[in-house]
Amino acid sequence: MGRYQAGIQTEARIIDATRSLLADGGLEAATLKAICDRAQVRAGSFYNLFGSKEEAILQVVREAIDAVDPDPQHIGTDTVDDLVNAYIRFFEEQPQLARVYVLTSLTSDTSGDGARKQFLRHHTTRVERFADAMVRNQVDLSEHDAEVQAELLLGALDGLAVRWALDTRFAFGEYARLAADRFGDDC
Amino acid sequence: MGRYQAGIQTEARIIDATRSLLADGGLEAATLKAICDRAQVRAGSFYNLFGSKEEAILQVVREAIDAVDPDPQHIGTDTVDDLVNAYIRFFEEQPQLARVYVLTSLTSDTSGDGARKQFLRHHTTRVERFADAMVRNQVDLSEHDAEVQAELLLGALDGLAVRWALDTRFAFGEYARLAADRFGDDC
DNA sequence: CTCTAATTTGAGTATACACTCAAATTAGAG
DNA sequence: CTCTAATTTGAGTGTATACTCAAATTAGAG
Repeated sequence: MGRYQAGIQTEARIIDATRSLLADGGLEAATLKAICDRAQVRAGSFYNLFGSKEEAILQVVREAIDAVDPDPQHIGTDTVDDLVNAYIRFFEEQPQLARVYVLTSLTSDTSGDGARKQFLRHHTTRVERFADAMVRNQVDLSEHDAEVQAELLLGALDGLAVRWALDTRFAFGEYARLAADRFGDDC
Repeated sequence: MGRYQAGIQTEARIIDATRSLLADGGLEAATLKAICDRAQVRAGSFYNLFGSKEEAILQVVREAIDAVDPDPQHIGTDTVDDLVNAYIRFFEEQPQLARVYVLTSLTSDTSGDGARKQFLRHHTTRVERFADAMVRNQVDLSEHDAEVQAELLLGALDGLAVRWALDTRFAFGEYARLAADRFGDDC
């Protein structure tokens, strides 16, 4: 037998509740109790659908990132500009979620299968996509140089994002584009 | 009447205990109980000397950063290279403390007087020192351009640091120097 | 309608945490 | 030596947390 509609809807309600709580008050606001209250669900139901609170949160963050992906099918048509803009859009449209993203990647326990590995995998994937876009745009660029370049650009974007998380008046978008200009050309 | 030697020594023991706990196991390991146990002190003594646990942690982080300052007197003789190297040294010599530094700056509560403000002030100071060093090194650089440049370079360094915190096998030092080369010249 | 498996309930567990305070002790200035 | 103020004690408070589970309920395939 498959799943029931009821269960599927409950799962959606829990994810919605988690997302809105994270958007409103960040990680601190997304306690299990708060999630269950907002989703109109008892704790037992939550754990019937998710293995842990972290699981639900990671799913929300993943979905939010996917939602701004300029090339969800991974066809290989995205430019460096597309990718940078997607990054900027994520931070400008989902500021609290962006902060949660940075935070969970650093907070997650040191154990092997934690969230850290997922974030690292995601980062690696993104570096490759940036590097591919760079090679596409500039034929005489070796694969290795492109990866170094991509790592630098993403590093700068991440750092500016942290800077912005520290003080949201920081003009993240402008600086991000400046950084992209710096690393887009090879001087 | 002034302070007693006993109190001064106790304070030092608490700071030492906090530092070594942070260095060993990061923020998670530095519980009040762990700090008190390692410092051979009861909770009441701790709160006789510190207003909160956070206060002790922030002091440890501040001291660690000061310890690698290339120009502690702020005479204005440090070069961009000096500053970058100090940054790199902090991360390579005190990896766990560096992670705590990033983490506390993002975790700290949203209230006005939290640790966030302290970190922001520290960041601003650092941007100014980077900018000053850049102007010293390159006379035809406007103060404003230097600050933008400094913000970009520090952003890149911070981002690479986060990247390293995600996976400590990342060659932080090399990338940091590459970033410095990129932002040191104005292409 | 029946019957199984999916779902929900909600009281309960376990426990970890930062922090308090009144009372006892001790340092050390005069 | 005295006496005050600095220091220490340690049991205790209050609160929040994620998570469990046996039992009740319900969906929906056949």
